Amino acid sequence: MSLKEKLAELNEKGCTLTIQRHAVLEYLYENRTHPTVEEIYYSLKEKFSTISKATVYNTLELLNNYGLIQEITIEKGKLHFDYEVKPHHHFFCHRCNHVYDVDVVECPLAGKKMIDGHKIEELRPYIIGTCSKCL
Amino acid sequence: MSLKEKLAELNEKGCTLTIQRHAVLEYLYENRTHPTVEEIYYSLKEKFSTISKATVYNTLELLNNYGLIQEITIEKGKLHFDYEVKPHHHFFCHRCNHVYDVDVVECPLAGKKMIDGHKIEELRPYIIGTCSKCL
DNA sequence: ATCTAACATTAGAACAATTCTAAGTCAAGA
DNA sequence: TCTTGACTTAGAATTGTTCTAATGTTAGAT
Repeated sequence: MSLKEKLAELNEKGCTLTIQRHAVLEYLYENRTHPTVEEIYYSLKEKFSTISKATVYNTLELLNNYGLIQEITIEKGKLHFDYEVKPHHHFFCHRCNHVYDVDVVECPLAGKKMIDGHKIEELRPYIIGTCSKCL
Repeated sequence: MSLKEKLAELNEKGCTLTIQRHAVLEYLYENRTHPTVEEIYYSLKEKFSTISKATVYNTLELLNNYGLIQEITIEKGKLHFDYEVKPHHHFFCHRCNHVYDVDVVECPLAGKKMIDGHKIEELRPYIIGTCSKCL
């Protein structure tokens, strides 16, 4: 889904399109490295010197609630974010702390709405190990 | 794997079996609710009033490194732990913040050692949604 | 049985990530 | 232009985790 489409969707849903929200979404669009909040914040600060951490957190939560971005809880105590929301596996290297996308793995849960009576809203298939660079 | 077997394995591998380590592992054995560090710490404090948070953290890390327990990073900013190490899915309810075990789902990654050139060491298949109680 | 060196535990300080707060800014409609 | 509500800001507060230095414990050597 293109940046324009996501921005349009935000707008249609009655959400104010501030310069900060635009900047956060655009940053994720251009940086598919699963950045942390810190990385996003310090990068945006170079362009918008007065942007606040609270705004970055608020915006990421807002975009996540609208389903336009994805929150990654693979690294303990630290959030990463992904522009791509289509379900896909993430690989975390515990040596270099990098998050990788993994080539499509067919998941038996794909498309399922319920499991054990619980309502499925999101799949987060994580893999932990040592990445090719670190091996 | 029984508590006795895990304790024996720890011992065989040359790890000192202190009363605190015994207590942490036993607590996880008896509480299969995927407790957080806080829950473990405050429960153990009732029996061992001087146990320290650092010891709980150290012990959980040690047990996790020996592969005797499993760390769960499903809830943002908070660790949960599981006595059961056989790979299985975890469901997190974002309403009540409870972690559930999910009935066995066959995973195409099961048994795989490598993916995209990365070495797989652990699978963490997480599902987010609303649990049956909260629905 | 005692000594000793290595390891483990403790309490609390330090640190890191996130959330909260209160004041200020901005934009759209009356 | 004024008002209202929503958004942003800076920094304080909170929460979860790790570090530190002192103390306690253990296992092996004597």
